[in-house]
Amino acid sequence: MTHLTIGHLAERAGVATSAIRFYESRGLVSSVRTTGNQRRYEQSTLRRIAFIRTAQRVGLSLDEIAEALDTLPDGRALTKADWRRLSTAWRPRLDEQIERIERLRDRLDSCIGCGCLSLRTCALSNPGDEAADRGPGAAFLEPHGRRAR
Amino acid sequence: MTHLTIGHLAERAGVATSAIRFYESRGLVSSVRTTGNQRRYEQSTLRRIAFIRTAQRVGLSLDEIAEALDTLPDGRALTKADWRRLSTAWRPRLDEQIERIERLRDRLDSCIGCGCLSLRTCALSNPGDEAADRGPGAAFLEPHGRRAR
DNA sequence: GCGGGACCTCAAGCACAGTTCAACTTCCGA
DNA sequence: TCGGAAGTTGAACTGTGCTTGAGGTCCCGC
Repeated sequence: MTHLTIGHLAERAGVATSAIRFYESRGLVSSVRTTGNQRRYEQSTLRRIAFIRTAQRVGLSLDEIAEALDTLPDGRALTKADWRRLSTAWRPRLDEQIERIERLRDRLDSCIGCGCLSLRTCALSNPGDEAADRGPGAAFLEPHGRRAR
Repeated sequence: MTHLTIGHLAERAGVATSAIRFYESRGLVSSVRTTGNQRRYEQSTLRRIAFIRTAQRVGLSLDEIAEALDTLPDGRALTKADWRRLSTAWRPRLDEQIERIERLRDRLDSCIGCGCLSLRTCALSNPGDEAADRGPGAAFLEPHGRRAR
């Protein structure tokens, strides 16, 4: 069985079938159809989905992931080299995320110490080093309603 | 001038007026009205907003923030002690966030080393220690369209 | 060959945190 | 007093990542 039904793929990849159809609508995965119009997936799709989920955990949006997948040599079959190349690119992103939260935590600590909250001077109230009026601050949200399966 | 217009408050707090009205609709801040039905805010609202924004950066949803604000002694005027108490409660949350991303990064490193992507064994593809089929993995997204002002 | 579980499509809905719009009113300085 | 900036409301829209539902079709084991 080189071809998987959407249900089997979903089960093995640990995502909902609706999510897979959604990914397909976004061009992140592809399938062939049976004569009865049902989707059939190659084994490699399992890798693609693993890639997608991991990339999401790194903080990439589906659009960015699609873009990354599009840069693949000739558009198919994720190889080890691809994985290595792309995951290397993620590394700084994670480092940055960690750094941001650490910065916030440290400020929180100093504010706990001073009990300040004086808006003009408190480092916490004033993101400062992140160009306050240009970018968003570090905001890390758990994904809403998402759940495996 | 003990009372601020919504525009001044917005400017000093570094948020959009629409956000303030939104917070008010959610019960996060309150105002009194002029005879002409315009909102007027107390200085302390500035602190409340600073609190809200910081809490968001820690990863709390507006609902959780509202809940925290509701636990205040008698419902008004954020004090230093309140701040200390609440920010102390955030600390573990930040530590946890950092730990999660670090774990992901480390896995990424080991996967870069092995170039694996063999779905059954790769630690990256298999969140494992986070009870894979129950909770969401660590996913940290930048807030969409948010922008100071 | 038949029954029910798995699959199909398309549209709508959800959650979050706001922003934008239209149509209108109020406020304040010159 | 007048005019434009700033304020008001409610409804609709944004973006992300899916899920849910309705109404119908397919596939496979017994």
